[in-house]
Amino acid sequence: MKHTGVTLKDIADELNLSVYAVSRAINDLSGVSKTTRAAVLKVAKEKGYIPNVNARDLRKGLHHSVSLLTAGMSNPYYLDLISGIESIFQIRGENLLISDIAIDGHYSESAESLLLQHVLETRPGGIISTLGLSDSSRQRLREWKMPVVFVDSTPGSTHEDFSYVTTDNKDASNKLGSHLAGHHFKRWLLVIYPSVWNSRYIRESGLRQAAARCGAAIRVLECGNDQFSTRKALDGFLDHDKFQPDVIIAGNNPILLGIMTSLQARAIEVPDDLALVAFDDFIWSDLLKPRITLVAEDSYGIGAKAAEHILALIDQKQDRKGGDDDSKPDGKPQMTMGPIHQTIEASLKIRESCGCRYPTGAA
Amino acid sequence: MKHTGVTLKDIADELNLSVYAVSRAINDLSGVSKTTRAAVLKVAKEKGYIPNVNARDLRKGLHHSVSLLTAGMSNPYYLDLISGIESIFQIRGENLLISDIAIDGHYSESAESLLLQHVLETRPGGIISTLGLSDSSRQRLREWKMPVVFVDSTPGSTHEDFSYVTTDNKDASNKLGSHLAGHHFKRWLLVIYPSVWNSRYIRESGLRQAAARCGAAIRVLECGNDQFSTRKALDGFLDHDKFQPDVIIAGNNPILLGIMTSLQARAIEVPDDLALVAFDDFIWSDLLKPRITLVAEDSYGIGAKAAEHILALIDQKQDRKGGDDDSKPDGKPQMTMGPIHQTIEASLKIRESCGCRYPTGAA
DNA sequence: TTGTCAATAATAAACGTTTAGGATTCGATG
DNA sequence: CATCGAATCCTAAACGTTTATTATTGACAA
Repeated sequence: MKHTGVTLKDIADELNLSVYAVSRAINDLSGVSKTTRAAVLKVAKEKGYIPNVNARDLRKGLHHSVSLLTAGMSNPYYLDLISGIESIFQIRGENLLISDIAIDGHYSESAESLLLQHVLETRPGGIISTLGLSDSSRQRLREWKMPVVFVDSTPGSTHEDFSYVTTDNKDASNKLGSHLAGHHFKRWLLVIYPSVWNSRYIRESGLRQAAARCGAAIRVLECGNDQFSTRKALDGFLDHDKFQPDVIIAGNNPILLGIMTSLQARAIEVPDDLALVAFDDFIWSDLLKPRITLVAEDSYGIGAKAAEHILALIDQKQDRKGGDDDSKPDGKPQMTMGPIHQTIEASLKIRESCGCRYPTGAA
Repeated sequence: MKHTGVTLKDIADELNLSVYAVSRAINDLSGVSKTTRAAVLKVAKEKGYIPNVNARDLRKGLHHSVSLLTAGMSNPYYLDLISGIESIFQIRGENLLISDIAIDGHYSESAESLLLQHVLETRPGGIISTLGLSDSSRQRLREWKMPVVFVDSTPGSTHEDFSYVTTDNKDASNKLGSHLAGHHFKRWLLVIYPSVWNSRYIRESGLRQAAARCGAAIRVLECGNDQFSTRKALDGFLDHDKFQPDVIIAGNNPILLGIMTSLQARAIEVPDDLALVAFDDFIWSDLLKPRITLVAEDSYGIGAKAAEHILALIDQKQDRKGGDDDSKPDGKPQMTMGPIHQTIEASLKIRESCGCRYPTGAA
């Protein structure tokens, strides 16, 4: 046995056959007799043969893995997302490669470019990205004709040619905003991540509209996408700004965490001194005191949808190869699927951190 | 441009060179003049050449990716672990492939075997496993001479030939147990995951010893490794068993979550009605009320250590190319690094859920 | 007998790299 | 002038697969 495992040739030699015969036998293709096939399979099993997909993909011009682009995996949201993706991939035997863009905690465009280079070196079959990516990165992906699905962030300003599946953030903002309006809050503070994740714009603008409708003032505080930078930013704001919010809206999970540590240190009571609501659900939200009112997105579902779609895109691209086939002689209509733009509804979970006394309705 | 990207041949053709020259130029090796090298690099850049690592690995007999074996990614612990691994991998340009064993939430040996098959098909350079794996799986890895590092679970009964880096669970149990003893709890209930993750044994036996030392009764309730099965198991226990615990110890994070939902539904107050402590820290532990007393393991550090070590193992294996194995050591300095068995200390974080009134010391 | 067909098998090329072994130049040395 | 050495570049084989093409059978029909 070589250092690299048993090869087709090893089996062929053992049986005085050609690699051709062994390949056909193992892949259950025509061109080999029942007896030879049986013999091959027997030896293959004995020797513990495991095919080398890289060699296969190289020859066939296929690519079997999918890369997931993330940025700083501190957000538990990624877990559900990955689970959702894996739930689909496992069935199909696809592999998921994880690549994190934020090398030392901070995103930079050059880091993004470098990482993409890295990812492309592995010739993935497709890419799922949690970031919108830079213009040049997207251009590169276009040139490579790479199947791409953006999740939870729409790709830059030109959406048209890329697929994405996101939370319906407009609707989510609306739901949240309306509820705040019902509470008659007058000074909203939205603490939110930078616009690399451009779901930010939708969340922000939706909230601005809602505030305008009910005549509330709104301020936006931008921070990094992690709890520490959030805490620092919020501490700075509360210490030095005259704006005294009566409700804080956390743009996502790590940010909520940062806010809560800041408030806890200041002994500010939620919701009595200050109300607090958030975007994105998380497993502990229902066990905190007070329980957190938030709009819950379906990360797992988004992951699963994105996984299904990327596989469809990959299939489509690879089927459009030669028309050749011995396995499935059925000539399908071969309809081209365009990019999909799918939004998944988020649900408002009303609990106590907004000031509601009971699980439903405003105070 | 082919569908698969620019190749060395494309560049060679453009410049009327051989692929050889182009390869040498791009990899910055001798055998090519300054001027040709410059010309090659120019064209490569223009055309956006990106090497195909799979083809390279195939030729060189190397393997560039590392597979991480997980089982049901519901545990936020995985996030830190992955971050830790990535922090090392990014620098070295290694890729991390994630493979989850628990397809539909439940572990099974056949699923494990199938997944391992899958992983081996990609010819990873090494494997990091969060599970101890079955005897046959470990045997297979031995046959493949696969570099393996186990994290947080030691490999089966025979540890000798595999590396692992885990929390010092014996010490962790001791710390926790001693603290409980200080509280004079007399009826401990340990709720813990199955022994597929065999850190369980160490945690359990450490606690049993601590209980014995202080004359406390201890019961162990096994549940699945997720919050729902935990809640079900605990509900069943509390409803039907005569054993009335005065403290519950959660074996890990999802289990703690399950316990807390169960207690919340029963309106059992922590720590007044019942104390609660846990293994493994998580970001919200300090914001729950009461704050949770627990032993915190350094997942990020474990991930980083494991990553460093797997890379060292891979390097070692690949450097040992020319000299054939298991014969005489032909006088080379080539020192072989044996498997490492590293434990990382966990720290006890005393908070209020155990009944302590102040951040330090027992009540 | 010959010819045809189908089934089975082998040969060799291809995928995108790396690399051992030559070939060609040019200048310098004996 | 012949020989050497170094530098530059090429040819071709190799990695482990798949697959188009070709060769070898044997059976059966004419």
